[in-house]
This record gives sequence, structure tokens and C-alpha cells, in this order.
Amino acid sequence: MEALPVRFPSRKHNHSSCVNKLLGDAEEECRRQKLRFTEHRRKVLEIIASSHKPLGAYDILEQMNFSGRRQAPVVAYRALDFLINLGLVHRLNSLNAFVACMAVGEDHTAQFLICRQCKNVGELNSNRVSERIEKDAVEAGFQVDQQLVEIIGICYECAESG
Amino acid sequence: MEALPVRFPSRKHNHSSCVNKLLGDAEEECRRQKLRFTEHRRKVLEIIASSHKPLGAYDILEQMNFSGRRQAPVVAYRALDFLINLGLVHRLNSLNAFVACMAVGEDHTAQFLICRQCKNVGELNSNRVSERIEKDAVEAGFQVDQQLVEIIGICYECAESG
DNA sequence: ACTTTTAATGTAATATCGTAACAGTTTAAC
DNA sequence: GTTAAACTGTTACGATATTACATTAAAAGT
Repeated sequence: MEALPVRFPSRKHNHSSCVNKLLGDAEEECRRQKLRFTEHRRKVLEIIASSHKPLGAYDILEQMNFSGRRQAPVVAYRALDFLINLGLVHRLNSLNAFVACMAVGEDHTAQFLICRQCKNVGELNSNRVSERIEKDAVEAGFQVDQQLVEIIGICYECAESG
Repeated sequence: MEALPVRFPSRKHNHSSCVNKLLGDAEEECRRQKLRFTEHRRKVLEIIASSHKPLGAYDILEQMNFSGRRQAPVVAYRALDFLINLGLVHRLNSLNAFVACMAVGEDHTAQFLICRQCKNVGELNSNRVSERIEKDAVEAGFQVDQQLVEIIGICYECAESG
């Protein structure tokens, strides 16, 4: 059996490189799709990618004060919508918050692992889960467009350190 | 293989009997656990149970004007918390809305089937899904406390009628 | 190059969802 | 009947998200 693709941010992983990777992916994806990767969008992605803890829209907004000026909420939401549509950012419905995607471009279905202790969020990309859901829904007469799976619990590192 | 337990509200199901069943279950459950099934709680449950479409807290509030007087939001939220803890009501995170439980007392894990056309919500109680999620999360080093699964798509009846 | 069209931004206002705090009342337990 | 616990009433507020519309910037067509 092949390994289950899971990304949970380790305490010691290299953060700046993972931010850079995501920005690079974003640029490439925008070039490919002929979309504009504007200042706002870059900034929002950068802010989200710099945290593996989910951020609320207003948290993001607070970090957008480059020009000293406070931006209107809609500015953050517009950039978020864009990034979500591109698959670079995910929305966590149970938290009204946002995280960077950890599996860009892999045509993934994601299940989110939300640690209620350290608040970090990981991404489980289990096709077995998504296929099981798909199959059972279809068997129940339901045609699936979208799956939202959020799993709340305790991550490995938190379990270890008590 | 045994049948997959799924409840999707048919267009022709008997609504008043399903409301009554839920109220009965609630009364019994409260008696058993020595909890108080107060006016507010009964009313909120009745309102939710009378709709298979998810209702927002403020929708519910609007229907609570028995005494002609408008209740404060907190009144609805308090009743909802109570009913959710009892397992009589579920919260749909993707919609900020609430639906009555369709499998009271069955010690169920639920996956919600949300029809984006008719807006009805069904409940899939697939142990295969919940076990698959549990297993894969554990394999990924994550200890699961709670699963939130919301499936968005088109229900059988809407698919049939185009 | 310049016009047209489309996309993105700026800005204000407002809608929607949810909670804190605290005084008062009812119910259950002793 | 007194005490303790749970529930209610009320006010205020905090948090999340969208609408609407005027303006500016970029891309596409000629």
C-alpha cells in the first residue's frame, strides 16, 4: 500500500522556503491561466502562507497595512476569493478562517486536520476518504459536487509533548 | 452488504409526524437525562424540525415571536446550544445554519448531504466513511475527536426533475 | 496609437452571525 | 423554607461578510 499523503507542519520545518514555494506556484499558475497576480493577492497569500495556523479575514487585514492605511474588509475577501478559486488557499468552515494549500497543483481532495491544542492545520489528501464519500453518497442517490471534511483533534507533536 | 443508512427528506414525506417524533424523542431524552425541556427549547426544536432546509439563527428568531415581542439573538443561540449538545440538532458549518437530526439516539456519525438546488439537507450515516476518516487520520498521526463532513451537490429528486 | 472592453481597486455603508455581562427569576435539592 | 443551580431578560457589543457604485488600470481589437 502506498503512503498516505499527509502534510502536517512540523515544528521545525523551513518556513520561508515553504512561503517562497507557494508564491512561485502562484505566479506560475497565474501565468498559465493568464490571471493577474496583483499586489493585494500576493500580500494576502504571503500572510496566509506565513502561518500554518488558520487566520481570519480580519487577522489578514490587520497585516495588510503597508501604506499605514487600514484596508476595507472587502479587499481581503476579494483576494481570498481569488486565491481560493485558484486552489492556493482553503477556507475552514468550522473556524471561519483560511489556510494556505499544502498540495498546490496536485488535483487533490483535501481533508483538514485541525489540532485543537497548537491550532496548526494539516492537510490529509486521502483519495480513499474522498472516494468512500463519493461512493456512499452516490449509493444514497446523491450527486457530489464538493466535499468539506474537517477533522478536529490532536496532532502528533502535541500528543507526544502531552 | 447491509443498506447504507441515509435520510434524505422526500418531497412527499409526512412532515407533521416527523416533527412530532422529534419532539417526543426530545422529551424522552430530557426526562432520561434530567434536563429541562423549556418553552424556548421546544419552540426552537419545533421550528427547526418543521423545515428540512437549514435555518439560520436569525430565521429561527423571527419565528419565535409568540408574544409579539422580538426575542434577542442570544435566546435562539442558547436553545440551539442545548439542542446541539443533546444531539437533536446539527450545525452546518458551511452555511452557518441548523438542521434537525434525523437519527436521534442512534449514536451516529453523520455526513450531511446538502442539495444546492432545493436546499434540503439529508443525513448520511455511513460508518464506512467515518471509519475510513478515523483510520487515515490515525495513520497520519492524528488523534480524532470530531469529524465534520458536508457534501454539497444535487439530491435524487432534483436530479430527476432536471 | 487609440478606442473598447474587461478586470481590479477604492470607499462607504450595511447586512449577517454570534457572544459577553449581569441582574432577575424559576426550579430542583437539601 | 432556605440554598444552590439552572434558566431568562435585556443591553450592548464584537466578529464576519457583502452590496453598491464610482474610479482606475490592464488587455484586446482595430
